Amino acid sequence: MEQEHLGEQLLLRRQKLKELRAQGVEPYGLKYPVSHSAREVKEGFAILEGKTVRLAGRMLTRRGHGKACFANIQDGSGQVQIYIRLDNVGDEQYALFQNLDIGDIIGCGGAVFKTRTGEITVNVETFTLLSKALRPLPEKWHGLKDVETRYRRRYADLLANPEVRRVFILRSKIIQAMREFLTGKDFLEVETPVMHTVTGGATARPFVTYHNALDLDLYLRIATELHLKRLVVGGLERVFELGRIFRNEGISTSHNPEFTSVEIYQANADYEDMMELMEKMVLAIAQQVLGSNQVIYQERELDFSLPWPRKKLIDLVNEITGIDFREISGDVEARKIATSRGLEPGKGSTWGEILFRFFEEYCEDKLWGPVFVQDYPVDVSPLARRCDEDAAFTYRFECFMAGKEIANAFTELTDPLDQRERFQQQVQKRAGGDEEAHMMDEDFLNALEYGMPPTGGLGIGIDRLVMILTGSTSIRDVILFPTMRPKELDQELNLSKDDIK
RNA sequence: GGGCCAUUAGCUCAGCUGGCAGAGCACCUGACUUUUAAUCAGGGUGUCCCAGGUUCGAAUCCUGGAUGGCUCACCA
Repeated sequence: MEQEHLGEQLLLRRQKLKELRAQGVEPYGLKYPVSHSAREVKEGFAILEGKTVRLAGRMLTRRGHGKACFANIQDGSGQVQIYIRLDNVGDEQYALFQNLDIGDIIGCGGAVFKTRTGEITVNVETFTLLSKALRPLPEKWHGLKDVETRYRRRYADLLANPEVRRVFILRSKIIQAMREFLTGKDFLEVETPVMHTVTGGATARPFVTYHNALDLDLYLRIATELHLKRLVVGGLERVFELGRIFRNEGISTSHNPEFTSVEIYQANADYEDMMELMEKMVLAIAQQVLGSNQVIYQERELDFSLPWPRKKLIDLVNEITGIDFREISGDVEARKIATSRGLEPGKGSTWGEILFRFFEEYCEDKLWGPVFVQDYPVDVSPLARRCDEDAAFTYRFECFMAGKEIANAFTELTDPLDQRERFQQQVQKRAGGDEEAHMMDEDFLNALEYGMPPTGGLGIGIDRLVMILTGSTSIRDVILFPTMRPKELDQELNLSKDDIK
């Protein structure tokens, strides 16, 4: 019997629902003519005292006293107490109220007053059931703790845990502040395709999908870079795109298969301009959203005050590992050094790749930041312009906070011939089995051949930035519905017709 | 993918060396007209994640599996 899967409480609530309908009470009403939010009632008490207000929300607690009853109602703005008494509403309504369950959504109206313990309260004269809750709410004191349930049923998480709500409100404000900052500097927000015929702009494995009418494999984008640069070629000199990126890779506390990035391109700029843009933007966001230049992350302070330190990658590796790559010449010697440090370099590993590897292995997690690490080897930067002073390096930087890479940026490579060569190297790697290497993008090269102005580009991982600014240690805590393996439990939530009867 | 850990009532959690499945909140019955984690009296509502095995007897021990968390690998 399907009904056996429902606990006693779930059955009882279904029973109550049936009884309400039998009494002519509709348990799923239409909108209630709300006059004030819970917060407005509390903040406006001086003016509202004695006046009638109407509010709607979910009943979270109830304290019955026989012929009178207190309850707390929560709406989007917060909670407020209501008070209902038999001699105000009559037998029938009072019985109806007592039959409500915690979790039910009601609308109610009455005069605002203060109880003798000083709590601002609405003295209910009328109320309506707006939505009957068939499931009990998570526990009022401890909230919903089970991490798996929190991610799978974010609605219950949001209902029960105010701090979760706070994080997602902050996330929205951070993105809004970023958008305002950029549009305020004449950047144009654009939308480029999510489905690509050729992937590029990052080293990552893509998701593949299929279009029936075109009989075509399509890739979900792994970056927005190559399309945005096409737009710069087209004369849109300042563009940005905030949007979802998909990478078919592992899941961890800092990786979700779909995540949000912002990429920003500015003609007639270089990577130093991008550093300035980044530090100013993040500082502005912190000030606007947190009201502070600092944030405490993992019990340690991160200070966004300007300017942020800048370090050359090669110097950083020297500082931390004691190995000066300037004194290592050639791939063979580099591989020897790597082997001696237990890094097991691949057969064809180059000097630049190994330098980068040393950085990743020994330096990244020590960068508390915020800090800009600049001038990456050309071998690992196929879309960045070479440095004039040394063609083995590029004008590229990454920004680190709390040991995590938050942003990646460069003076863009605008030379179509150099770009073609770099693609060709990537294609070779791909042929050698590297599924993350770039594909040849002829149309992008075609665009570059029309001539692209000197351009600075910057990409920021929004989720990670939000983690830092909200003090979250897992990316799942800043993504409303993180990717989860489906569970048969989902079927448990699908009630058969038998249950509803 | 590897390692470690977790999974018991709607929720938060106990449950020892194997011996009748427990508490708080929620829920049900009753009392109570200014309480606020309301209070008081009574009631346990369960596929102990799943499947095997050991045993007279398994929530507990063993094997396999599922899901999740952390971590390593990979990445951003």
